[in-house]
Amino acid sequence: MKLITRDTDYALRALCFISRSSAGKFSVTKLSKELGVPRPFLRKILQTLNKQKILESTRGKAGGFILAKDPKKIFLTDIIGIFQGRLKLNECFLNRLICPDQRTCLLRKMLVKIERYVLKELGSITIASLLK
Amino acid sequence: MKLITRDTDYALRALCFISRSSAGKFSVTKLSKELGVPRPFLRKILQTLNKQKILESTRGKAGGFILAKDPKKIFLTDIIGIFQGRLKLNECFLNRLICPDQRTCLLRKMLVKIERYVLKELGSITIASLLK
DNA sequence: ACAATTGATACAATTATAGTATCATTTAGT
DNA sequence: ACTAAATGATACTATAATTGTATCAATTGT
Ligand code: FES
Ligand code: FES
Repeated sequence: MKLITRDTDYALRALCFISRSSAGKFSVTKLSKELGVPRPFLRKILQTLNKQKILESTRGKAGGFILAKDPKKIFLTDIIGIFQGRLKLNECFLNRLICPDQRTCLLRKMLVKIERYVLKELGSITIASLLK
Repeated sequence: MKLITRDTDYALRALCFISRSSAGKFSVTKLSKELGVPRPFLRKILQTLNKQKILESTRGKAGGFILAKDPKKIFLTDIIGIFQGRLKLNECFLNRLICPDQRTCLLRKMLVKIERYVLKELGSITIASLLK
């Protein structure tokens, strides 16, 4: 079970890298070299982050990406949400044959509980906090 | 993110069904009809449960599967482990570029913490407890 | 004008999940 | 002994998700 997929991972790497540097603006070419991430894939990822207003892009020669937000305000749950959809452990996976009453279902309650816990924990981590 | 995959799900359905019934022994054909699970797939699943000593099989005509253990002693984590491998949220997913010291890594600590929590919660659910 | 960049989007490869098929072996019933 | 109904073992196929690649258009500094 992957809590964090490759694209989320790469996105985090890029955000951390950009946050740490004072330079501010980076092209995909530069970032892909620095991070060891395939260029076209990273490009797609950064474009997504741009659309989601985590990054801001400038086009044309000498263009590139800069942070659009304070790293203290970029949460791990945001990035996971963007690339993996809202974290959801499971739909009701056993059907009514097994689980005749969803309101009292123990398993359901437990999954909801776990989900809340995970979201709370991940929601406390930001890009800033990853930089130590 | 799926905490529980289809085969785990089907396995749970089957185990619950068998546990609930006093009859004890069921053939794949019977179970697949009762549970609405594709027969060959269910068969593979039950064979696996047999190998893992969760079920016990008898071959030949009038053969089938019975529980090999008290439903109070079959834990959700066991079944997940069998079909999905030991629950593991993530390897160290950011490389050393980003995370220079694993011993102090905040994210790592948090993932380990979440993993422990999930295991603890799931480890408290048994087939018996799913039957209410 | 040109080169270096991103925007948008379609395409391809790889991997994981879900499911099927088949032949061999066992066993109850006749 | 024969047959039918079951599992054991295992190889195969299909589908979906993930992980990438490629390409053409638009923008911008020089
Ligand atoms: S398993 Fe879905 S509500 Fe109980
Ligand atoms: S991200 Fe791997 S140890 Fe910190």
